[in-house]
Amino acid sequence: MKQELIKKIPHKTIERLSQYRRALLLCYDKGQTYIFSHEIANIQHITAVQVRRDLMLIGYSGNLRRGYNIKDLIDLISEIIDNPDGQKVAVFGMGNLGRALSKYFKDRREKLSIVAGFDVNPDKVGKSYYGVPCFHIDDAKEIIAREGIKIGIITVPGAYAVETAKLLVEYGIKGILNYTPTPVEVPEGIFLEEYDMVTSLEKVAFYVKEAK
Amino acid sequence: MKQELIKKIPHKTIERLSQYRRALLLCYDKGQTYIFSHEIANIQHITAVQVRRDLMLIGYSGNLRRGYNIKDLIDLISEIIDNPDGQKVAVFGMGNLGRALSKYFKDRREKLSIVAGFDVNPDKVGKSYYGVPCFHIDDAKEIIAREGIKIGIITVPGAYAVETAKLLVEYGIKGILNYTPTPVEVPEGIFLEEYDMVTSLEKVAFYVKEAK
DNA sequence: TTTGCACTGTTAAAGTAATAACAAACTATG
DNA sequence: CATAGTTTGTTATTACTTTAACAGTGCAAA
Ligand SMILES: NC(=O)c1ccc[n+]([C@@H]2O[C@H](COP(=O)([O-])OP(=O)(O)OC[C@H]3O[C@@H](n4cnc5c(N)ncnc54)[C@H](O)[C@@H]3O)[C@@H](O)[C@H]2O)c1
Ligand SMILES: NC(=O)c1ccc[n+]([C@@H]2O[C@H](COP(=O)([O-])OP(=O)(O)OC[C@H]3O[C@@H](n4cnc5c(N)ncnc54)[C@H](O)[C@@H]3O)[C@@H](O)[C@H]2O)c1
Repeated sequence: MKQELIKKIPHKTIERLSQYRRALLLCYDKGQTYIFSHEIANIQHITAVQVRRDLMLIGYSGNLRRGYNIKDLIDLISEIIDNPDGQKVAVFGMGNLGRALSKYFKDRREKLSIVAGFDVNPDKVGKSYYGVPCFHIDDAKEIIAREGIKIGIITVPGAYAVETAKLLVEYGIKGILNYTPTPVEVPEGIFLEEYDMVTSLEKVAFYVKEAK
Repeated sequence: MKQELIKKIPHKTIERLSQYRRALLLCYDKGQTYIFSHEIANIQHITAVQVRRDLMLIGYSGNLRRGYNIKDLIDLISEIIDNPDGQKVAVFGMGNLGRALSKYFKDRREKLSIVAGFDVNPDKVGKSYYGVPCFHIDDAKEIIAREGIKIGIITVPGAYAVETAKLLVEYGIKGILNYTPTPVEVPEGIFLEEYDMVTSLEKVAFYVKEAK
């Protein structure tokens, strides 16, 4: 896969590739070897055209009669979205959400693992949650550098989101996933993804109200 | 606000309105009475043009010299996105994520409250988590009808997401927020919002890898 | 009074993403 | 061997979203 090509892949396609891979892994585990675009589309509830277009963008060619080779496709998607040396993630704020995420992501992806949590609460620091050790935020700089952590998930209370994000960037984090309802700002070159659960729920509520 | 106009508001604008309101409530609590589009934009890290465009779409007019009246704007947004009689929400699957959400949303919005949780685990049924009572899924039909619950958040294991969604629709739920990595399908007229945390994290990982 | 500034509100353009359309290839079948 | 039926791969079109451009307005200060 050429570097040039990858740069041109739309964000939405990257998201779908992650989802295709997960669906494909399930099929692979069931012993299926080939799959048609419309089968992938059915699982993901999108159109077959979109699947084919996404696969075109990553330069994968299927077999006209049998469709796509599941193993090959999984490998190609993995080659695109995974880092061969793995990537380490840390959770900032080991509250309810932080701990839920720690447990959930534990051993879920070979190339993407949560290796540390950080908090300010002395009751939490020093403990381990589902195999993820919790450190004091004051030790973050050293641990991030030592472990080579490049990705941070922010689950501190909203009021501390901005300062936390600033710290992370300072300490060398290159990608942030912010689950706080408070938007944060990052300098050029740092990737930021924000998701606000309250907004999602309010959106659902709005459209439910409208449908009446 | 005319019904016709509301129908034309883009989904993305609805999401931002929810976020504007939250930011405005903070300003209001601090005693601020007026705000400029560029101030809202700064808080949300978007452009002032987008803010003005969104407000144009909901038909709100500001004051040329002082900007927008915070109280009035909060009220208008609330009129648009809130249901005057309130809306009841239920969580399906009182695991780590379900409980985190239950706690978090408890008493956070006047017009939007989680009133019940459902699970199959006998250890959880009958208990109450942060004020949200947990019932057996077998009683869902009756409780949904009795309480008039119209919105469901799905946090069961992925393998049960599809059947859960089907049940909810059958029982009269009109809007679903699915946090499971498994896509579900709903009939026409039911609003569905899906969010996949694994995909978000993998997306961040991808762009971090690319930035190297 | 008039000129300049800092806003708002709206229309126009650009950018991004999804959908449709269709040619090409392969296979099974008569 | 021709033909119908599928499926892929690509280009064209349409829809959606953001960004840009700019006219209009009120105020302050010269
Ligand atoms: N729990 C949910 O379901 C949910 C839903 C939507 C949004 N959120 C958001 O996620 C964030 C966390 O939610 P939660 O329910 O887990 O809250 P929580 O209060 O349970 O956890 C917050 C944790 O952050 C720690 N903390 C506080 N300041 C810190 C700092 N400066 N550095 C490091 N750690 C710090 C606290 O000690 C605590 O452990 C909040 O911003 C919340 O708005 C949570
Ligand atoms: N925890 C996270 O941070 C996280 C992150 C991303 C995605 N998710 C997704 O959210 C969902 C829940 O995650 P979790 O960590 O809370 O899991 P969990 O195992 O802690 O909770 C699942 C709960 O659902 C209940 N359940 C099982 N089958 C059910 C059924 N048919 N009806 C009702 N309840 C049922 C279980 O008893 C359990 O209490 C999963 O699909 C997971 O993929 C969770």
